Amino acid sequence: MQTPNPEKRNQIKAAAARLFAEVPFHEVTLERVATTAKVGKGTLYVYFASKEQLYEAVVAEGLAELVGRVEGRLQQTGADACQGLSAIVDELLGFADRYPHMFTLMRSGHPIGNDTELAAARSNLAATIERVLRAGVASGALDDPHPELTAHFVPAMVRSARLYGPADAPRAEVGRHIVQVLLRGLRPHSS
Amino acid sequence: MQTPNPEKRNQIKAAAARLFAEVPFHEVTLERVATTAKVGKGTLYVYFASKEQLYEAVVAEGLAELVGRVEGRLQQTGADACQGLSAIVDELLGFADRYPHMFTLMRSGHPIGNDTELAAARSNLAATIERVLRAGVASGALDDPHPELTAHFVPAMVRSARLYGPADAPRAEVGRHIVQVLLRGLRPHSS
Amino acid sequence: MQTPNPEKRNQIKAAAARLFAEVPFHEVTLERVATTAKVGKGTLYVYFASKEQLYEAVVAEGLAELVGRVEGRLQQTGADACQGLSAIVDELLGFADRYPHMFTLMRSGHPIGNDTELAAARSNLAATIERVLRAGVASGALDDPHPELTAHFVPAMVRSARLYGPADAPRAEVGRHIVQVLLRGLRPHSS
Amino acid sequence: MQTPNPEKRNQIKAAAARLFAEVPFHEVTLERVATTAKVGKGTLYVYFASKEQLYEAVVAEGLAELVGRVEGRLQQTGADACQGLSAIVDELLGFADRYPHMFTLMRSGHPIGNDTELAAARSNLAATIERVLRAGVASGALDDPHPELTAHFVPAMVRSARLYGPADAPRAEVGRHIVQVLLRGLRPHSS
DNA sequence: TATGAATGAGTATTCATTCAT
DNA sequence: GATGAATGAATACTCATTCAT
Repeated sequence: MQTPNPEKRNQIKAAAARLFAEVPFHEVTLERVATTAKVGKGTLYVYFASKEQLYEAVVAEGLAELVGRVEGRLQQTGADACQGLSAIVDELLGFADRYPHMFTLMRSGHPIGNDTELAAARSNLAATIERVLRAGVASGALDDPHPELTAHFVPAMVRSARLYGPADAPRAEVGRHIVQVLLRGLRPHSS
Repeated sequence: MQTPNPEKRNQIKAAAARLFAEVPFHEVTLERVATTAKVGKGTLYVYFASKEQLYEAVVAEGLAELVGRVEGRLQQTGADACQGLSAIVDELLGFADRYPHMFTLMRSGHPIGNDTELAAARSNLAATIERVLRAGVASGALDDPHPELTAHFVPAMVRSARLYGPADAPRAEVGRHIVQVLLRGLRPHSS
Repeated sequence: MQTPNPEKRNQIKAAAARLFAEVPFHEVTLERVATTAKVGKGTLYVYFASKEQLYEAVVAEGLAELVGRVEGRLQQTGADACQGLSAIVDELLGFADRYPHMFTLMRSGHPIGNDTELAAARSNLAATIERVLRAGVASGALDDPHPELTAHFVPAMVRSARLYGPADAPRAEVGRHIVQVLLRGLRPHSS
Repeated sequence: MQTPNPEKRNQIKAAAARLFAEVPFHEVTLERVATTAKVGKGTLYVYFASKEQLYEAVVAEGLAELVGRVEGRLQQTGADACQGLSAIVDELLGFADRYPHMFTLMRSGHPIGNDTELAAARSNLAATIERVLRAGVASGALDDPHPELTAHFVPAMVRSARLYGPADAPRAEVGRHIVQVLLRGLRPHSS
């Protein structure tokens, strides 16, 4: 008797991530996913209920990992808003480097499936960033009348820089630029 | 494309824009587009060579219109960087209001088709914004070490605010916030 | 502009009838149906919503035709129960000869689809036969305490004779036998 | 087939019988059979070589049991045709009551598999009935020019009564009716 | 023997595209 | 030009069967 193999699930997820990032959803065939993952076509359905759910799992679990890492970093950096934002941007850029597909996926068009998981993951990320911003406002380090908006700017800036910006821009430089614009943009007037 | 009935072409484009924005590309059937546009399925092929090209036309022509309007506004506002950026953000928000689908479409996933037209349109927008930024730097009004990056931030911020931000945020407030973060973020140190 | 072609619908029904009769439902591929009917696979779906509905249409419309013919015959033969039953059996046998598949189909196993149409068609046949029997009872020509049961015997006898009986039994002989058993079996005691 | 655990074989047969009777062959999944029988999917193949053979075993063994019981009854009742037929009908009805699925299965559509076993079982039943009829003819108790046809009528009448007749018809009444129609239908003219 | 994870052949169905009218 | 009936390539998904444990 064999036992469900979590490794195989990851094989599949990894293959799917790559393919979903390369071509649009409807051009990714499950045949191709299976071949790439080196499993049988039927095996896909042992681990994922449908193509939609496979897609969702890939994106949502990727985002969840990102959120986890960001929160880990924030615990290290402590309460400082400036350091917090830097850490967040750094993590976002690192994530983009480690999973070059992920941002392509996340720019991905429309909700695929009911998208609940994905929307939740996105919310988590925004909420985490917003918390840092609000802490900064509370401590007087930041002046942000709309942290709930600004929270969305951070990943958007990273994403646009990586997707559309010059491909050869060094990561550190990009990060510094984003952090600078944000921090100056939110600096209290009196400071 | 010089076609007999430009009216009909627009009917189709409008219907397609709505549908492409509502559901992902592969869930939009041409049957549905035809029905929505109140034309026969075959008529679509009189005006567009394929589903891909219809999609591209919708997005690229939408973006082209946006760029045109932005440039028009910039000619009115003259050279001032602050006013220029405000005008750009204002146009982007106005565009998002007039064509609620458009930003959904532009967040749209992967390149559909060879995407040449769309990439070009996106480049045009970025180039226009970059020009304003560089003018600001030149005039000493802005301090921006990477206008080629910042240029992408502007639509990204607008987009993220509208797509993921609170739906009830008043447009003027959103615009003010974006402009404020950008202008302060790019304010020369000496000021 | 072409117009839906009722002839094509019949081509498909005829092909399907033959194939459904030859092999069990799940072994009939629509590919095969299309080839046999000399239409494209997609055309099947222009005229029938699904494989199930195609099957239902074949059987139910076949049965409906049978019922129509039986009722036609009954109008000719008038009220006499003996002649009526003979006519019914004759029609059933004729139907079996003309559509050799039909009885195979009707013996067909389980309800396919929701089967409403088929059940209705079967009811119609039974009701028609029952009416003849009741008329015979009323006129004193028959003694049948359970015409609602006997009505089902008639097609059952024909079917079993044709499906399982000797293949070389001449139709007239089979018909005579069935009618004889039935008429004697229902003859009033006093006669 | 000499198998280690005949108990389990019966569990499976019983589960299969129920499911095959409930839905058409192609809608019965072996997964479902296994679950219903409370055995593993692989276990099915320990006892049956294929889905087809499982089906055949269910139906053919059911029919074989029926034939066995009928013959047992006939040995008790002795040579009298009237009593013999009554016993046969009674057994058929009893069988229908004990295995409500069985008649549904036997009405079952097309031959599944090569059907040899099933055809043989059906032949056995018909042969047994025919023997009784011929004995009746020989003894002068019956006048039947075609016992080989009539033999098929008996199960057909029972089946049609149970499958399509009023569900609330009491079994004894149904039996009496069938026997009456048959016996009168086959009564020698001179009687 | 018993199991259920793994498999891939097989198929219904969809839908962009064509073309006769 | 306008149409929608006809088409068949393309694909997600199912499920009988196998086999490692």
